[in-house]
Parts: sequence; C-alpha cells; structure tokens
Amino acid sequence: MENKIKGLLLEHSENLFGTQINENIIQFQLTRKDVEGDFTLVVFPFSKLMKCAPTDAANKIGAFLQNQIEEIEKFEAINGFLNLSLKDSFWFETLKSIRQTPNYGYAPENSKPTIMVEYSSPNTNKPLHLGHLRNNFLGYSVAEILKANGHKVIKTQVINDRGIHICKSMLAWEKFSPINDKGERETPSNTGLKGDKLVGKYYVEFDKHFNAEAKSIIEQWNSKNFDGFPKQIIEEFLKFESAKIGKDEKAIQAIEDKIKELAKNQTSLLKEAKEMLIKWEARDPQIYLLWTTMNNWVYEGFESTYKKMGVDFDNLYYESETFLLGKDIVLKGLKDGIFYKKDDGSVWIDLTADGLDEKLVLRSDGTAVYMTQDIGTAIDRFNDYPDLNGMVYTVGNEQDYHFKVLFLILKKLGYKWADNCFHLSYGMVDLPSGKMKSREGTVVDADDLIDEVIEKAAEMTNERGHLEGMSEDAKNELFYQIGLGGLKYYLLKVDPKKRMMFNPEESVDLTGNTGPFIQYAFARINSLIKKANGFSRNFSGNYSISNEEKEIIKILQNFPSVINEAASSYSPALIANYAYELVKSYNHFYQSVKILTEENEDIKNTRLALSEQVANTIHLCLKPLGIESPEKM
RNA sequence: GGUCCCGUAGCUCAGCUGGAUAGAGCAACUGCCUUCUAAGCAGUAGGUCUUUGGUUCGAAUCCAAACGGGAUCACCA
Repeated sequence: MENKIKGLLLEHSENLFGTQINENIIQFQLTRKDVEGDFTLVVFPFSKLMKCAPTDAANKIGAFLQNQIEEIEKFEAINGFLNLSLKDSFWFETLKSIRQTPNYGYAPENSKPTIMVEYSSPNTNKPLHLGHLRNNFLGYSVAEILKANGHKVIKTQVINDRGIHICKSMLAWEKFSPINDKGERETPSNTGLKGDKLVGKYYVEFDKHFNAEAKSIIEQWNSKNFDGFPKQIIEEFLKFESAKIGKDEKAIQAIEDKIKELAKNQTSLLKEAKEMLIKWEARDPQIYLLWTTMNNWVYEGFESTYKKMGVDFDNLYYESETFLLGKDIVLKGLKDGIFYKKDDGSVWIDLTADGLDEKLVLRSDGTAVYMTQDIGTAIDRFNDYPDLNGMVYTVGNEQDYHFKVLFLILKKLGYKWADNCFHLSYGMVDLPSGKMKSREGTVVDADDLIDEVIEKAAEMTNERGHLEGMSEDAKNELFYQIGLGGLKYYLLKVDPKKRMMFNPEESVDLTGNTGPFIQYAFARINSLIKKANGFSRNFSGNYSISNEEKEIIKILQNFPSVINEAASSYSPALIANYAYELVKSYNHFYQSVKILTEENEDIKNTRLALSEQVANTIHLCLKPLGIESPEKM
C-alpha cells in the first residue's frame, strides 16, 4: 500500500507539487493510537513545495489519494500529518495473503550467498560460563536469522587447543593430581567430574602453585638472597625497587606488578610449562598423548554443554592445526610492500594513515602472533569453501580493535571479501555484584546456570502448568524448553553491543517481557485451535473489523521487514522485541473478544485464522532465537 | 593520553535512517477467573531522555564539546 502511494505521488508529482519530487521525502509511519487512521503520511516536506499551510497540503494530498485508491476509506489532516484509514476489507485481504505465504517473513532457502558464522570459540582450560552463553546464543541466533533470510550458513568455532596455557593444565595434572589405589591420576571416569571441569580444576591448580612460587621468590629477593638467579634479572629487580622510592601508591602498585611478572618468569613451574610446549611443538609422543587425552576430556564436556544449550556447529577449526597459517601470506605481503621489516627482523604493518597504529604481524624470531594466525585462518576458510561470501565473528567487544585491524589488513592484502567480514561484537555480562572474575570465584558456570533455570521452570510449571496427561519424559522436556527458552530470551532481548546486567532472579522470571510469556501465548493459541476441532480457513471477513484485530494484522504485516532488519544489523534483539510486541497485542485481543464462543461462524473463523497466524509467526520468531515453542504448558 | 562503545522512570531495557503528548517489564498500589490456558488482561503512580551549545518547521534520535561508566592501545591469546 505504501509503495502504491509512493508510486502515485511520484507519478503525479508535477501536478500536485509543481515539481518532480525526490522519493525519500515521502515518509510513512503508523498512526498514533489516539488518532483515527491506519497509517500516516508526513506532509511537512510537501507543504513547503506547495507553498501552503501543512493542513491544507495534507487535505489536498488526501483528496487526491482517496480519489485514486479504492481501499482508502477516509482521511484526516492534523497539522502536518495525513492520517489515512483503510477499508476493513483491505485488512481481511491482507490477512488472507499473509496466511497464503508459507513461512511468511522468511526468504526462500539458499537464495542468498553463503556466510560463515563463528561463535563460541572456547579455551580448553576453562569450563563455559555465562559470558559464553551470551556468545553462543547470539552466534547461533544470528546464524539462524541469516538462514531465515535465505543465506546458506556454515556455523563454526575455533578451538583454542594449544599454547602455553594448555601446557599449564597438563603440567598441573601430572604434578598435583592425587593417585588412587589403582595407581591412576584423576580422570573424568574415576572422579565423575565433567571433563572440562576436571581440566579447568588443574588450570586453577597451576595458577595457585604458580603464584605461591612467585611470591616466595619475591620474598627471597626482598631478603636480599639472590642465589641461583641470573645477574640480569637481579639488576632489573633492583632497578624496580629503587624506582619505588618517592612514588605514590598507584605507581608503586604498578611497579610491584612488574616485579611479580619478573618473578613469575623465574618460577620453575613456568619453565617446565615452556619446556612442555617446546616438546609439544616437536611432537613428543608422550606429551602428545597427554595432550590428546586431556583435550578429549574437555571436548566431551563441552559437547554435553552445547547439547544442553541447543547449539551446534557444521565445522570445527582447531588452533593446533591452523596456528602456522598466515606466515607465508605475511612474507608475501612483505615482498609486495604491504608490510615492512624492522631492524630486529620483526614484521609490521603501518596503519597510521587509517587512523590506527602500527601492528606487529611476525615476531623477530619469525614466529606468528595472534594476528598472523587470524589472517591465515580467514584466507584458509575461503579456500575451504569456494562459495563463501562473508564471515561473521562472534567475539566480545574487547577485541573490537583487533578485528578492525584484521579486516583492514585483509583488505590491503587485496581480498575483496574483507568487506563482507563482520565482527559481531557484544558487551560484557555483569552481575549485580559487579564484574565476573574468575579469581574471585564470581564466575557463573554455564552448566550450573542451565540446571538452575530448568529446575526453577519445573517448580513453576508444576505449580501452574497444564500438565495433565503428560508423561514424565514429556514433562522434563517441557521444563527444559521453558527454562532454557527463558534464559535465551533474557540474554538475547538486549541489544548485543550493549553491556548487560544479568540478574539471576529476573532470568528465571515467567511474567512480563520474558521467554515463557511468549511461549505461553503460543501454547494458549494451540489449545484454542485444538478445541476448535477444525475450522473453516475460508473466512470471508465480512464484518466490521475491531481495532484489536487490525492492530495485530498491522504487526504481522511488518514481520518480513523485522526479519530482514535483524539480519542486516545482526540483532536477535529486534526479533525478540517484535515477538513481545506481537504477543502483547494478541493477549489484549484475546482478553477483549470472544473467539470460540463467538456465535457468528464467519467471525469465529476469522479470529481463529488470525490466532493461528499469530502462533505461526511466534514460532517463526522463536525459532531463529533458538527457543522452542511448546504446544502445551 | 589516543581510539572505540555506552549514558532514557527506583531497577532492567525498548525507541535512535529526525516527526504528533517518550514506551515496556520488574518493584508498589487498584480491579478482572461458576466463559476459549490468569505464565494473562485493564488501570494508578513513576521522566530536566547526563549537561551545554549547534543544525532544523520539528531533536531522545544528527553534529560539537563537557561530565560519568566501560573497553582497547603487548614480540599475550
């Protein structure tokens, strides 16, 4: 309809305004609720052209449009706003056409280019926590949203399975794990611990001993005992010590941190870990076996958590296989003059002309850094998938700068697809008590949280749900769907780029703007349709439409553009908020009109059809959010 | 210090490609289940949209500055 009007105005532009008008001054909006009308044309821009008062201009355009378009019932000009009312039949026809479109709002499958979405990308030393949940739900959801928009999507994650930190937990396990009477160290099977939790435990264990050792080294230095330390280190320590004199508290703290760093580097534990890394890189069979064993424990643990979260991946990239990539690209870029070499042999790129800094891409010893690896991996992926068109990296906003640099480098290297790379940056999740800090034990574990949320859902559903005739399995499935649905909705309804507050109590809420609220509306419609026991989908809509019905149709009509917008801005929050708006409006309708008890068959059928369409749309909203739509709850 | 992100009701968030009197939820208070699922609905109360300037017929929305919060600026990943 809006396009129709646009076309007419453009076509008769000379006549109406005495000049050809620019398309983008034609602006529509929904009519304010307290004013009569369905949608509104903003006429301020025209009144200038027409050289008359806004109201006169509105009246003139209104008369013209009513004359031209049959569906316009009437119009009213208020100030610079032309409020147009459409005939009831228009709305019924709109509903019919929406109903006739399968998956209304979605684009045809695989009609758009392939996009890879990377998310999760955990470190194998740390069990998944609340921050990962936001990451995973976001990444999964954006992937599904892109699918709904017709893109072919490859979901992937990078597994950070190598490096010094991995050696730390391996070493700690070897050194500190108790040995049972069968002569075994702790394993997932003999402790009953989840693999990722067990490995995480030893990573923490390493840190404890490591810090203790560093502390005792500092104490030794403070008592002027420097036995067994290289001269260079001692000199550095003394330099720091003398620098402390006369400084304020903050500066002293900074210096002490540096001293701590220095001491840490002297610990036997770190030295051993480094040796282990060297052995690993040389593929020492014993170390490799340990590494594979412990990593497999972690993968099993992660696998079960992912399953609970309801996320999946099409392909995995292991850093142990990709960490050497990128070096030859850098060397080639060096030859082409994109990078330059410093005297010490390190390779850099100068991005100061683009408002960024200089960035290291290869160490002086020729080894790769994070950036090198990321350059290589990106290129590698485009080789793996020849039809790949773009990539989305779901990574926290602390890496905004890194990705800015990465994409710029790729562009400078001449990869055209660099423009189609997007950093899906999201803010940190805070707790009411403040930031999550592993050191202070305030990290919210993903498994624990999910269990908690399901338990709470079970409790509430047992209290008020409609569970009669459900098997235990079906009930448990329902509790899971509600609990997890609530959690996902809670994390996804907020604009991704914003830092958000996670309130554990609110996250299990069932009332208000929550996942269960949306799910409940779906279940309720489902029960309605079931009770209707078959109804004629061929309604004529030959009655005076109510405002409630019209409102819902307007919202339904808007669904395709919401799906579209959610993809182009990579924001599941838009869909969550849309679903909420739709449900609120439907609930209002549900409580104010009769549906099953309506005597007029045609009205009843129309309202059932409308309800059914709302349920369909709710489902189409929840699906890309990764939230289930239970039929009964 | 440079760069980037954020600042809307007591709390958590929508609204931001400029448009009419700024919206929800939670918390507080009042009503509505012998009628389709009350996890619902209707209502009351709650605002200097951080501040100050600018652009405009019109600014929560755009621009600039200030203030406040956060991130980042490693031969870490």
